[in-house]
Amino acid sequence: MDVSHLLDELNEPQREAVAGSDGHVLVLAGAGSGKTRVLVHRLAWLIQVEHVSPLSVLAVTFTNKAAGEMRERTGKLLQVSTRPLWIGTFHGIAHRLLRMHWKEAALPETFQILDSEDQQRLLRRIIREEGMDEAHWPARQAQWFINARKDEGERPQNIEHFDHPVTSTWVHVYQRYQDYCNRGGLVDFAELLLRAHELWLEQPTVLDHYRKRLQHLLIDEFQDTNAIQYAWLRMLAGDSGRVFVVGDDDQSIYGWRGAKVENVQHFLNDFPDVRTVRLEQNYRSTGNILDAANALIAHNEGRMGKKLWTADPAGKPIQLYAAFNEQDEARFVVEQIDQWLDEGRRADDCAILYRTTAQSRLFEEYLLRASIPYRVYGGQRFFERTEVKDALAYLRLLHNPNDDAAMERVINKPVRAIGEKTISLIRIQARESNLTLWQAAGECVSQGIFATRAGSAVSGFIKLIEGMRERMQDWTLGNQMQGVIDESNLVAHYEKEPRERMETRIENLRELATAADAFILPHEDADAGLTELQSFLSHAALEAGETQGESWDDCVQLMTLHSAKGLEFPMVFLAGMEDGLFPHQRSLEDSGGRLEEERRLCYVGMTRAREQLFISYAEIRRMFGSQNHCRPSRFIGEMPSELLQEIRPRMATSRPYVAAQPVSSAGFSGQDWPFQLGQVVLHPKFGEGTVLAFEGSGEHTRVHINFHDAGAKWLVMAYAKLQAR
DNA sequence: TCCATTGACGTTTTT
DNA sequence: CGTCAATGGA
Repeated sequence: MDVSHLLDELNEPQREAVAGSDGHVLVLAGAGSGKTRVLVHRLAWLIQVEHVSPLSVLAVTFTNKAAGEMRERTGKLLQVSTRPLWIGTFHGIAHRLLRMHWKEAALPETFQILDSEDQQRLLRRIIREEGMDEAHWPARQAQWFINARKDEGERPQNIEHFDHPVTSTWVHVYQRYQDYCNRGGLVDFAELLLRAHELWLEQPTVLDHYRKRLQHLLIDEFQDTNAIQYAWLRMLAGDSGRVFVVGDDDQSIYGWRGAKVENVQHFLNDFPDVRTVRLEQNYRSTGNILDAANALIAHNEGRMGKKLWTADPAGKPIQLYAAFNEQDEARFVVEQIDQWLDEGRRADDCAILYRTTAQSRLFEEYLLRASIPYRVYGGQRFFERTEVKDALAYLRLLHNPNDDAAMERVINKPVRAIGEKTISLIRIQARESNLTLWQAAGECVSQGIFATRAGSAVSGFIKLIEGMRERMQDWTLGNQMQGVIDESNLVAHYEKEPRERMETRIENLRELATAADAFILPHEDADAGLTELQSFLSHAALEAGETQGESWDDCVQLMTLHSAKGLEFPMVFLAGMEDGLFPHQRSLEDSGGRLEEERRLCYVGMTRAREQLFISYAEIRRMFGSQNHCRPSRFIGEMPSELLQEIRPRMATSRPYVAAQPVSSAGFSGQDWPFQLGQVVLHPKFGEGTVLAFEGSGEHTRVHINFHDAGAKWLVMAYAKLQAR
């Protein structure tokens, strides 16, 4: 068979990765070096050249998007159905295993996935029930503790706390939480992975089966794996599985959520004769951008070592803009985009990247004002919306009435006279008799614990759910969804909200019904023995839907640096490059390698750019209500200055206060101010400084001056003895 | 039960 | 400065 198409379009190291080994392979794939291509070609190589059965291949990614892309590209390359291939996210694959082996994993067949919101609500409830002070023991922190423990593969009983009061309290909460989950058949995201690992540990027959079957393991973004994912993988590989991992230690930016770059090193130690291949030729960015990125990342220690290069020209220098303040920064960025558009280029070629989500607001404002369409990544997703989750909770309850999270959510939604008091009676009953809320509610009714009115309300709710279940048993999924929406009368609950809000909620419910109606049971879920309903509910949890509409509308892309990973744009703005913001203050405070992760984040951001990279920082930024005088990010100083071209603001037009508010209202008109914005003045005590802004009028006029030594200060004009310089 | 006011707090996010 | 959640009065 002619296999030249698998290698022809690859460069030398890529070929080596794809075809060069019959053992384990570690591919250190730099940004833009054709990582996905290598993965896909390797997969095709295994099947077409080594004649490996598609059934023996497992390819794992982190996001659904990456999994989908891999499946699609593999299908195109192979020209055969990719159906038998196991390609999925860690969570998706773990979920599938648990569905197929729910008995061995000690789960009820109807188990449900708990998303992080459900998890937090449940924890809040437990913390309250335990009589703990929520201010001292926030649910968020419990969630963090439990997930971190699970990510490390730890159960309450194997956490050592040596009478450490804080830890032992959280361990207790972990235990209680796990009891609830087990009773109700609820599995959170971290639990999916942990259970899947325990399945290997406790069921040697199951493990053995998969070891024999899945001989070829391919893992994407290996630097992002956490401890439990690595352990799971290592067990599955055993002594005979061949493992092909692709990753980049320089792009490890998720250490804060448990990812372990060390796994790359562990892989080299734990698996024999690993062949390491470096992909360093970059097909994305200009030479200047790569040189600057290389120079920056060279400041990190303990790297595996990698230097990106390109056969393409050096391109334009990186543009550096020292904005006056954050408004000026936004103004500048939007102005540049406007020019780009004037040159006939596309808006979706431009991306504005920032460190914190809050930074998007100003850019949105200025883009709106300039009538440039934009799209912000990372908002709330479809299946995370309140109304969607409410309706799904009813559906879940039909499917599994012991789902406490669902029960809690809808028992009084819309209001049906089951108030806090009644619910707490049910909770007490549940707790005392180790029952789920549903069971406890039934108990309370039959024991006549409630007052008459509450009792009839609760039994009414039980009848509602049971009635729906009986009636809808044989309905299609779409009809069930619509039926649940109608009969639950959820709409009544939203009617009390503002009109516009209510309308979008109803619209979303309509969309949900349509989605259920259009849902087709995927092959892999059918193979795993899932019903249509189970599959639909799992999809809602595991792939909460696109962050927003598709990118078909030609929009400027706004996102955090984290969500930019894996993407590329002709024109990129790295905004807010100030010490304290990026690198973030919190990473400067503790020394646990956090700064290096920030640097990697900066490296990721820079290497998103294909043609043009802009870096901007504000000299003054309003944070938490107070003005901050900022230093440019230390990362800027770590880039070779000859690659940076500073853009000098044009003094006359770039002052935002002049532009934004022509101050005709005040006693001082623009011309009457004794000084100009941007002018350097001398203060008897603070020395030289630059005039930033004026405020107020007449004798109350205050002036904001950025003193070169003393920092920025507001002074009352009448008292400040200022001299022009 | 609802809305409004007050108060604390303030990275990064996928599954 | 803004947001979100918790609290308390009507």
